[in-house]
Amino acid sequence: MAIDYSPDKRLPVKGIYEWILNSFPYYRAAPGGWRNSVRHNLSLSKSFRRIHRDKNQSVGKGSLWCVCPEYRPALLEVLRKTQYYHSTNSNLLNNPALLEGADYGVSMVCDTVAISDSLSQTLLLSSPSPPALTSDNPPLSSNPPCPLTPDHEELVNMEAVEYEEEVGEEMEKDPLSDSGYIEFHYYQYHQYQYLVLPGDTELDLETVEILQLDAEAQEAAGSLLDLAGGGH
DNA sequence: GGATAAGTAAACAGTG
DNA sequence: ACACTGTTTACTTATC
Repeated sequence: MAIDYSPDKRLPVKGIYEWILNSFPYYRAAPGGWRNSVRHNLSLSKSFRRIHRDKNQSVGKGSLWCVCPEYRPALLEVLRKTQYYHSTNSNLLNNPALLEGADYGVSMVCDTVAISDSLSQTLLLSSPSPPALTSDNPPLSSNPPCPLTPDHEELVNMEAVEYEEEVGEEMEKDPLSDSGYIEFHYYQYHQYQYLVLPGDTELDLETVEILQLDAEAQEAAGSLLDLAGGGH
């Protein structure tokens, strides 16, 4: 994923480390063994190919790594099986709607779930109660938020937020967009948790439950980090 | 229960 | 000398 998201479709090991650290906050506090695992997998897996750097390049050491085109479908299949696929901060930052949210003080959780493929819209996923809408707390939508609860009827009635065209354009740039996957972006806005997903996505109850569990897992993970005394 | 894949730890050599 | 990179082996764990 790190390599695929890079502009040149190739990254040094250090670049892969940085992408992981930016995309998966867990690893910021994790022991360093995962770096060894990254290098181990790059060397061992036939899916990755080492590109020797030009001798004229004096910046950094080591080689660049790319994904072998012939193994790319297999890698995407792995993602498909896992049902989970986390995206980069840059992807979120490139999202105009999320940038708009950032202007309102949105703090992004930066987690995504891939399920299907299509255009995008924004849905409200989790809210203990509707936010107070003030001049410095503008609504992202005139539609009332839909709480993420075990009550499936409420979830089926989730309303779309105006969001479609800009995000659809971004999705075409997604290097994994041809994989049959799209990204679900979570981000935090006050006490709400928002979700960006394809416009014509139909969420079945099983998917909704998975998303709810994912949201709860994030909250639980955050609580554990708080207990451990670390910020997240 | 066995085969396989994935994850992790460790050692070691090469390089900047 | 040191840190980083890349390779390899061994072991554990998870999945099929």
